[in-house]
Amino acid sequence: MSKAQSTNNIGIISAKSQVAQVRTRFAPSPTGVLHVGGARTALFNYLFARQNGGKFVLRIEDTDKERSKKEYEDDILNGLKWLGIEWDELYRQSERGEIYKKYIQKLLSEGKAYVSEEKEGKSKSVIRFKNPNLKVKFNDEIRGEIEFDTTELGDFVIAKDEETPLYHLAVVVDDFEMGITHIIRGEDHISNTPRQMLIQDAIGSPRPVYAHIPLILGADRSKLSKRHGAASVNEYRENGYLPEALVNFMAFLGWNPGDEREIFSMDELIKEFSLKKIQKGGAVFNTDRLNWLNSQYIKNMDIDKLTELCLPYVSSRYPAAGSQREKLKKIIELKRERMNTLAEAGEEIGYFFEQPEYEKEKLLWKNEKDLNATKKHLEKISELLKNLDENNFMSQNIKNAVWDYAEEQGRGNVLWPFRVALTGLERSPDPFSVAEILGKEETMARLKRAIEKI
RNA sequence: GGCCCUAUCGUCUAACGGCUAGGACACAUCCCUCUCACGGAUGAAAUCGGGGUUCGAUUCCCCGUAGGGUCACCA
Repeated sequence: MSKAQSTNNIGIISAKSQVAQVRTRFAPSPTGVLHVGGARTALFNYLFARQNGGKFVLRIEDTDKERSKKEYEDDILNGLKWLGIEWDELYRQSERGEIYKKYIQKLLSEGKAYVSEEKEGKSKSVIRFKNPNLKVKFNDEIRGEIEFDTTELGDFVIAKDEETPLYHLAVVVDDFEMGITHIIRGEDHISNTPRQMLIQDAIGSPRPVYAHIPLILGADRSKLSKRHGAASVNEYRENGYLPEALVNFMAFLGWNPGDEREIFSMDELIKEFSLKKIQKGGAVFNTDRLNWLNSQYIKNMDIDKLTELCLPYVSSRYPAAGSQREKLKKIIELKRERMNTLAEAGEEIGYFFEQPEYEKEKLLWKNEKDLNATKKHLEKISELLKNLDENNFMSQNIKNAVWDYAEEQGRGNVLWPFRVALTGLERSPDPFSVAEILGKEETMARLKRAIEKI
């Protein structure tokens, strides 16, 4: 390097930037929605590019006109954006016909490919690659040396005609043209690699670095797919998962920092990610763990932001919530520690918006048999709260007002019916917080109603 | 079936060839507690089998076994 430096400055700068610039790519075909498998591949490519100050290229592989759909492309783009995986460049293979044509003609004229008349299949003629029948070897960043005998591949088809390249050709041409330096992709592509290396040699492309990452598996340990349920990124989004949690979760499928930390932001991942630490074996997608991670992010999120995110899930059931932001915020604050997903914000909160229905027996605490005793407690609570000013009707004050009496009578005997009178539920947040949110008027009304019930 | 890849608690995983194989999720018990949840503590739970190499293998090598991937005019 020092020798080159002394000779030609300009030459070095360009040569150096060409060599040093890391370029990765995610190349989905828009024949289906974005799944966590693809998203995780995109994530690893993104992390690696960012970590090395390189570029992350998104390439839509839509050469199959029959199966490619705009709506799928939109789903993929939206999903990546939502996850915070930003691409630096975007290409569509459908817009690059001229480039492929040039290469196909070159291969044809150099005798490295030929037009083949077909007896079987859809077209009468296709373009086949003249297989030199070599043993090829490559050094996978994750798996080490992998060797193939390409003889068994035969003269595989690389294009239908001069205008329509097929997958292997398009990939190799694009990776070459786009200056891709590192190909990080699913393990299911290992067996595609030898074909692609053969084509690389034929068009004079250098070898990129390969890193084949382990697959994400369903509970049955087969490649994750639609039949394993909600594997679609946008479905997770709709079900109330946070992009930060999903990113954190996906990163840890096959990778880990080597110590015992679990929570990682995108920036931290960029800093710590390493191809060398990627696992070789497939990883089962574990929804329990995703839920736990999601709940961690929900617990630590800014309450205003969380409230906004929960709003759609709440207002779809309780339209009034939209116009009661302060109340909703308090509800969410109570609710957040028992939520795994944003969608759960809308569950079991009906009593905040409408009077709960319940059987009077539900007011009885544990072994208490005497409804009259319970009635007496409720009456006493009413009396104690009556004096509390409306403006001071806050959780702590309510607790202070009732606490001594509850201690004296047995907390459960007093607090259980208090809570049920307000919520109608056996399981809910504490009665003081609920009373505050309900307000004095509604709290008193519900106590009265419970007393009258008995 | 051919070729290729892989193998540590149920799951995600840690462990320069050297400690009682560590952590997390889930599970169980206990504490906190009016209930639920949160939080805290504790517990049960793993190196696929067989050979080598070595003073010593989870770790390196070989053979099995099991699982997975891939074998298109899809990507």
